[in-house]
Amino acid sequence: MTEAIDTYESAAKEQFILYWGDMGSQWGVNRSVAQIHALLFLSVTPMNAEQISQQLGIARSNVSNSLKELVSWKLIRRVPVPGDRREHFVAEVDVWEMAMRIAQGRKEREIDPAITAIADCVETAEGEPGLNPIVLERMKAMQDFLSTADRWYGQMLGVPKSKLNMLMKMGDKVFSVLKLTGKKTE
Amino acid sequence: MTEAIDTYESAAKEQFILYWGDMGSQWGVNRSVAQIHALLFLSVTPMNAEQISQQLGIARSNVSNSLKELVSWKLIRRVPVPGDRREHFVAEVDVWEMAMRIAQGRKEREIDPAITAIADCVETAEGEPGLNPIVLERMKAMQDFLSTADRWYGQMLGVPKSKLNMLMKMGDKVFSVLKLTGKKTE
DNA sequence: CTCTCAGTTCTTTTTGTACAGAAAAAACCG
DNA sequence: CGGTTTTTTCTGTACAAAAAGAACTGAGAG
Repeated sequence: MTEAIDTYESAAKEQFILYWGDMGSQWGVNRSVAQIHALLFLSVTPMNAEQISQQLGIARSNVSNSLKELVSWKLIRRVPVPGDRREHFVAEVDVWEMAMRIAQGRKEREIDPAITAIADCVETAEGEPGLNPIVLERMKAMQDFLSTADRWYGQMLGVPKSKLNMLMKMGDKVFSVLKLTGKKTE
Repeated sequence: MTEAIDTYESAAKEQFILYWGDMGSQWGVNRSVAQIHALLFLSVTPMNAEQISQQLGIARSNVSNSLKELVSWKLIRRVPVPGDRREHFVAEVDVWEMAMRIAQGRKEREIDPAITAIADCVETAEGEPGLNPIVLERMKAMQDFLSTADRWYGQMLGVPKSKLNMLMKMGDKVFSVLKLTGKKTE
């Protein structure tokens, strides 16, 4: 294994990358991918695979795969560097844009398939005469919830970034205007 | 291994449990936990650990641990069954309530720690005179985003279930009232 | 008081994923 | 067209998480 070259310009940067990597694995993203993303997010100039591999001490092959994944999420993109035939990458640096892209990706890869799956189950259940009606009812409640949440989610993704930002910043205001506040759930 | 006893009353139920378990592992919940949850969610009567173990064909010990986890998320709860000293469990069956509990759990276990971690990094970065100001700027943008999102999330959790339901069902309306619609992000 | 049964904890086995390194393929250069 | 550099794909291994089974604990019931 190529040991990580300890030439981070900054301890803070290193700390950030480490935390971010860890964070990632906590919530389902693999560490290499998350670390590379963090590195590029904090990098002022485009980086190539070799540099990334060196700095993070992870195998070249690994970097290659991780970059592909990040590109597919649109969290980074290739940028040509004049006079250098290697591919260089930069991260999307706007955090709101980043969040949108992640949300979009998760919707496509996780939520939408789940909705299809449930629909399938409901269909099967409806074709079963002997089935306890409560079971079908619960499945449908779940289905209804998922599709409602999904539509909402989709709509949020359609809101322009700037407005979303504003909306969330003024959170409290919005909630009270809509008279939505209330203690506890009931 | 104790083979799963194929005495599901229903194929639809089995399908649901299988999908749900799979779904779970996709998004970071382990399969046993997710399956047990699905089983209880569809179960009309309380079940004890032994029954669950039998029906799902997973080890008794496993069931015990999984149940503990589900209880800690408040997705299921113990219910005493008269004349039976074994512990029985039922799931929260209200899907909105369920979603809130999950959201609450994830906030506590995943988002809040991340915020602390970033704050840490920013602090380190601020103590570094030589650091490129852009790096610090990006870290702060991320921090700001996370705390804004966190506050918003917390507020959503405070909205009474019934109103949340309504709000999301009327999604389109709400968005147009707030004049938030717009093509693409910009 | 002891025996049994439910529940938990501990240990071992299994499975799955992450990762490095090697090999292959593709892109570029003279 | 060869040779070279960059990237991707493939393969074996190490490590970590999940699950099974055994051992243990404690609470009634007789």
